[in-house]
Amino acid sequence: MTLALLRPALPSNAGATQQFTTVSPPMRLSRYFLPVLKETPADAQIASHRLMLRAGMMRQESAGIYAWLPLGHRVLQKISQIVREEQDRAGAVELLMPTIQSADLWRESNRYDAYGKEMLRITDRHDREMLYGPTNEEMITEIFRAYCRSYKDVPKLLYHIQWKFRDEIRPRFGVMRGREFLMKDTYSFDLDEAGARAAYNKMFIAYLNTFARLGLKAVPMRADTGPIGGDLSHEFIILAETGESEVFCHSDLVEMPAPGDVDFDGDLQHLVDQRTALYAATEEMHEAARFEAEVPEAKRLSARGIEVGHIFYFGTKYSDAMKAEVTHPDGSSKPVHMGSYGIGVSRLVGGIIEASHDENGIIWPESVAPFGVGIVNLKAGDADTDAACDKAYAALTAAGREPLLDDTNERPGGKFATMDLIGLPYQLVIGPRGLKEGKAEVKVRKTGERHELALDDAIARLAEGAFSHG
RNA sequence: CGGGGCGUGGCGCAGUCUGGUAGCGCAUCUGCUUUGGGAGCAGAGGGUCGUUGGUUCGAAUCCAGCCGCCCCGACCA
Repeated sequence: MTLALLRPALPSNAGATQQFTTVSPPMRLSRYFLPVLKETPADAQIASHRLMLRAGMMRQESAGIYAWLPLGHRVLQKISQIVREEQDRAGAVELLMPTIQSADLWRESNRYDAYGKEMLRITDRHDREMLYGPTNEEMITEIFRAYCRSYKDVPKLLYHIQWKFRDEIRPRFGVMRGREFLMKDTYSFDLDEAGARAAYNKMFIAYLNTFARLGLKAVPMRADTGPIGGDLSHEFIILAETGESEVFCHSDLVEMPAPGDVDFDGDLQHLVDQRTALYAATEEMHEAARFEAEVPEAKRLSARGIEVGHIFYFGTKYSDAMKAEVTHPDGSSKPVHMGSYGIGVSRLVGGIIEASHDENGIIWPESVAPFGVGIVNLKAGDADTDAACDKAYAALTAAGREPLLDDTNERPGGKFATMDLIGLPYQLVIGPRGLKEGKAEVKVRKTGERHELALDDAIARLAEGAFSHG
């Protein structure tokens, strides 16, 4: 059976290049659900929160809990997909664990009582103690130990993208610090610390590539390893004025390019070393004396940052407590060495906006933009203008540019303002005035530059991404 | 959880001090005129003033409890 048979028939304008999964169909605004707000909501304090509300991306349903409206949902899907692709590329294998877990599982690791009020505890109809998972180390360890017994069963690198809940004392900043949040979590299982280090390095590199694809400059910073010790814990921080904590680093790290296409089965140590040789630390780990000694004054960067990823080797903490052991070649049985590697997917939506917006609205990096091109019909109902817009819509859809066509009756000013607000990378503006000479305008959201071109030329150049510049 | 603040049409707010039966802007609907950067005029609809109780002839307004939300702090991806 081919999967294609299971797929509903696509509308004819969906194009012949349709791939297996369509995460993001094109859209006509008249059919969409985009409740934009002209006025700024009073509760929102930071730019990303304000803009997400104004752009109709999400709606608060409770403190720190949000409904993802269509536009926000598309961005969330795009980010998830990029994260997924980079995990797959690094050799991690996707699965999906439930949100609700049993308290007994957490008693095994002694974390049920240790976790405190951040854990949302639930009782089911049989009075069984359950919880909404704040993380999944226990569960993945339980899964691993159920099936894996031999040194031949490792290494394993498993991940899932799932919602979590932490009952934060004070949720704030919209999705940046919600109680419910979407996380990608990878867990590694290895025979020994050397194996775990190899897994760690894979994730280290995969994270650099992931954040680069998301249009972010993320800097790995040495993080506290707690009782485990060692050097195997890094936070990945993006720089933004509204960052939650202060960070200090060598400024060369910010512009260092991502490793890109590497052999994940090869030795990645040198690539990691390149990135960890220069000074980089969050407030908690900062040593002013070392910073001044190691970094020339002109290169000292102190800024505010947002943590978007965290990788961590924790040895046998859970495998010990939960008896996740494998038999080694010498016949002995030992707990596996584990690590966990998180990316805050929903937080990234806010993080990207913090890093990329202006006074008019969001400026999406192309890779995560909810739509690739916004087509603005300046006079809906005018036969020629409608026809030109339909043509552009069909062509850009076929080219995989995922256009959003504003075919509403709103006035031009309002349409421009909405397009700027929702931050699509390119706007194709089509109206009767330009059309008289066969022309349309392309506006690049990021730079504000406008190009007046022949309509066909504009469509062709947008279709091939000719206006892109990083 | 400690400190502070706010709950009044969908959104943003005034009215509360000094009690007398609810108002403004935006949005929505209708009509006309407009139409290349958030239009104009005319008209219309929409609110048990978070909730419960108390004081009073009378409560959005005064008092008490509760609920929700926001900000600062401690906490955190």
